[in-house]
Amino acid sequence: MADMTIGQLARESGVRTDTIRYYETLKLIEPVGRTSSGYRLYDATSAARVAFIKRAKALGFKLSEIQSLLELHASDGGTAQDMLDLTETKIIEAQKDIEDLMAMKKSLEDLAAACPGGDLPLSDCPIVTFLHSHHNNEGK
Amino acid sequence: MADMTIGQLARESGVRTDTIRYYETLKLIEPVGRTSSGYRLYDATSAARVAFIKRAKALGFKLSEIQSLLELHASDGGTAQDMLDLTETKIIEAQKDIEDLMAMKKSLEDLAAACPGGDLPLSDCPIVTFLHSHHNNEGK
DNA sequence: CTTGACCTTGGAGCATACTCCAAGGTGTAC
DNA sequence: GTACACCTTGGAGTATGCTCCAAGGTCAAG
Repeated sequence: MADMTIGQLARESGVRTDTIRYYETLKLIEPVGRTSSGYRLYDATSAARVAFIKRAKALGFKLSEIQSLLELHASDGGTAQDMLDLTETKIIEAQKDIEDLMAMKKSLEDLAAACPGGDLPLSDCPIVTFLHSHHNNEGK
Repeated sequence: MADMTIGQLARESGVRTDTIRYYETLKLIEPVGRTSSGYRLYDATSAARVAFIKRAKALGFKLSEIQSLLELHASDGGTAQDMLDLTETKIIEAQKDIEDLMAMKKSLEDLAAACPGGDLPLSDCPIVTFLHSHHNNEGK
């Protein structure tokens, strides 16, 4: 697995060739070289890099954040603390998103619990009533 | 507050005029009429409709889903059960999103807990090590 | 009668992460 | 020598929900 084309890297990494080229435009990855005819060439470190990106994505990092992660990693000055900071920021964001979703879900559940269902007209559905209510019409 | 222009409706509803025109392209709302010079005119039912949209958005419904909600509401055949079904689908989606986020957050927390922080080099950071690990490199 | 706030339309741009396309060159198998 | 899979570039399209812009018409105040 010395050098490989973009298609081989894509197959090995489980992503599309287009995705790898897209990551290249974002400076997340670069080919290690080119053939005389212009084909991009990659090696095992490329595959590791794509895997890194995939894992970071699975942890909820955006591509722009992964760029920072990779820069940090490439720089000599990066410390464990830097990485920890980025991770903790992400944890706080995740927590906030979870709380927002849980609040939304609770509202939905309360409304669903109060809805009789069945063939009753919509006017008997508290969900509709809620959506039409006037209790905070104002401002932003 | 009989009839109003788009700007007045926007101010009253706490959205931008552009947003109202955008909703119009999505058939979420329509002016009740036009002035002779072409200005859109709205009334209190318009304000109620924008408020409906805002509340539905706050509950996590997408604009395309709100379109269905409004259609249901406009049709004679809509029942409380229809509304309940849409709501319960949304609850299930919210639950799944919450679970995904919690799994992500737990992974991040486990990594953060294992990271010593401080001025240690990145190689001592388990987060970096994890992102570089080879335990599921394969396939899609 | 001019200023300034408001309105019109059509279309472009932003953010995110791809995905697809066209037109053309390359590489290998038969 | 000719299929056929693969590669190149540049640009457009998808989904979501706006937001902004330009060029121009409208309306009320002073």
